[in-house]
Amino acid sequence: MKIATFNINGIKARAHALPDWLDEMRPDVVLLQEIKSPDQAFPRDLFEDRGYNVETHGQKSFNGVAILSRFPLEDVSRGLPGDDGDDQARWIEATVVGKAALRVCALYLPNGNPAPGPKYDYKLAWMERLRARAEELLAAEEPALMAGDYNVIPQAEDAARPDAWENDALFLPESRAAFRRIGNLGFTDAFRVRHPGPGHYSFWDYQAGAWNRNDGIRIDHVLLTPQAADLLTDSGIDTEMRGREKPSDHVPVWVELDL
DNA sequence: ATGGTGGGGATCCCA
Repeated sequence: MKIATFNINGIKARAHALPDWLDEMRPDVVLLQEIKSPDQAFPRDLFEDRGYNVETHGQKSFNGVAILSRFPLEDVSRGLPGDDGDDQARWIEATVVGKAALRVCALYLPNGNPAPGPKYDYKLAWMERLRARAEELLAAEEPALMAGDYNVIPQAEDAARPDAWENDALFLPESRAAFRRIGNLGFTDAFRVRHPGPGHYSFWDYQAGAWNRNDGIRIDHVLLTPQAADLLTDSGIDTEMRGREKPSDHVPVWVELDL
């Protein structure tokens, strides 16, 4: 089973690039971020016509996450627990019913800039809520994954120019520590475990020719529970997507699980 | 030090 995460930066702007990629790569499950659309405006037909079940947790203009799946989806849950006052659409999870059940969580972690400030406080508070949900997933001792735009550069080798990110919310020590705190609970970074070393990125800014200079960062991650990590057979990044017509500033990151 | 680009939707916010 191939599962991909993709921050598309607006469903309307990606109404061609995303279906084209689906037709080529044929992922079984796709976790989308930044759909930037209310649920009722999301073009479900584009995906249902291709055999995908569609579950969205949208929002007008900003944020918004969704799950596409060739397998049935059960027990869909919207919103990251822990703050009833949080109205930003950044989390959706569901159980994919294939040969065996797989719990998948799609997340769009807050950017947090400028730091320090209220946006950075929100990011760190959101990561603490994420840690709490992650502990519950581990306690279930079942195949599960949390994938999406984490807006965290885990290590210096995950940036072409780490110095440029020194004071950025994506690379501040507190952000990286919060990310490690979650990973150290027992998750596997599905890309990193199979592709060590520098030079692997998932985001290139639209500005200043970042793509042409390969000035990227790796901020889109797939974290696997131990039971999911046991099933991992491959992982990758569809880097070439960034060079296509009207690209997102992110590219898909995918895993293959023996499911 | 600044501004560089892009999406969404409204003449500015977010990344």
